[in-house]
Amino acid sequence: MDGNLASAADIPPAVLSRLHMLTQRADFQRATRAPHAAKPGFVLQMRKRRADEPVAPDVIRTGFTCSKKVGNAVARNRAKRRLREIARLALPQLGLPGHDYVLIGRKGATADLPFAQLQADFTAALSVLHGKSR
RNA sequence: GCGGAAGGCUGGAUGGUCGCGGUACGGGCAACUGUACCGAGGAAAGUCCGGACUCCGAAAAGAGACGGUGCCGGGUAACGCCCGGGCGGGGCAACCCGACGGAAAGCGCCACAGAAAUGAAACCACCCCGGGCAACCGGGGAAAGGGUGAAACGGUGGGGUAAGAGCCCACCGCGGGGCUGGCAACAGUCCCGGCACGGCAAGCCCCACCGGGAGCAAUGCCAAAUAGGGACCGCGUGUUGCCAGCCUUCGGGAUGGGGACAGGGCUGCUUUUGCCCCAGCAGGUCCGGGUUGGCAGCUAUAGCUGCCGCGGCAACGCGGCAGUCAGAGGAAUGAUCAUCCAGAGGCUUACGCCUUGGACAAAAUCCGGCUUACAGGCCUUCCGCGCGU
RNA sequence: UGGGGUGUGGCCUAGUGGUAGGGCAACUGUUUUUGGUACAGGAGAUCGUAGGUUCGAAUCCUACCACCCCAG
Repeated sequence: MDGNLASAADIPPAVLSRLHMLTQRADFQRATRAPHAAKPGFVLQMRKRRADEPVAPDVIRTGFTCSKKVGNAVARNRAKRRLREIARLALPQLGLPGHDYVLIGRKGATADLPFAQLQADFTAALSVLHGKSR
């Protein structure tokens, strides 16, 4: 392959700006009880926000977390950045508005697997969760 | 060429595509957006020391307690760091290592074994005298030999003696004193003493020096929001002079001012000095509740980097010139592709081809050190051995 | 950022300079028709790692590793 990332170039800025970052611990803990899909490189959790939460309903929010089990600071940072990259490339097109997505890094795999496989797994995980929620 | 020692540098390169944080200059009412530039390390790590800075009622001084450091001299803002020297140990050498003050200030400990573990003494064996046929017994001498132990009351050699012993002598060791060299640690040398002084201070301790506590989530400001709450502490107004005017029945009385004593408060271990209060009705501590926003601190100076000159053996200091070098804040510095450069493996006589694949580890207020981790590569100096000239 | 603690057979724990001990578990044997119980027996330890002090270190000192806890 030629490493074609043209799909990312097609993202309209308005859609990109709807991606928000999760920071609060409570948001992560709510996502823990939500449906999840495990892949070799990561675990994806998806949660539909309730209507009474003070967040705009068309916003997609994402969070990234890597525990100490993933490795030292370098390994954790690398894993989070790769997760952020696959989410940035795919989620504005494939994600559902009004949902929170949390990506969890896994030991060894997240930082070492080929990037194309991570992207494919992410797309597959999204379709599984979306099918479940319907 | 082989083996080794010391020191230093580096820590993949280039280019596309898509992103992130900051600054500057623009555009836009604003959300935002355009361009340019900058954007992890030698250890950013561990958080083991030392500081800067801020607060703690002023963070002031002395003594003690506690903690730390520990050959000498120098460097430094400071240090437990660095440099040089001394001494001891290791190595053929280059060189490396060392918690390296005091054990005649005192206390304590030295298991087992051994007669005995520092006060002195004597198990076996030795020598002399007496007794006994003898085995041996009694008295005395001596501490050289054996044995035990990690360590045994100076060592070796000679003289000496009944046997022996620093009893005497030489050398070595030890202690004391003098002289010489050195700022000093210490070294050299001479004289004296016949030996008295075992080890452990990373056991207590003694000596010298150093140290107030907390930490950028320090601290200051702004905004918002909630409450206008609960509990506790502090209610002590004393004594004595001086001054001023006032009242007076001439005894004195009250008021005001300013002192002293008593009392109270203040050093995040105690205490002394010290400081504050002394009449102001306000204040302090804790709990509960709310906010989990913004700005400053915040990155430039004990600066740092490069080059040059001077002083110094060196650490380092002084001076000049040039440059300026991340500032995030639930936390940016990334992802991916191609080519190349090292490296590893396979195939090949070889050229080469294919596959694989980048060490450790990421700023969190800043700086100086220490310690620990680290694939590979490069440079300089030195030592030993071998060969050639 | 600062402070505190722990590490000993598979598990829990004692030991504070002088031979590493106890309980549970596991193993072997006896008892029992068999299992369990009971009894008896033996084995099993780099004392977290590496250096040092000492004649001698689980113990004292230094550095490191892992885990846990606390405060703002």
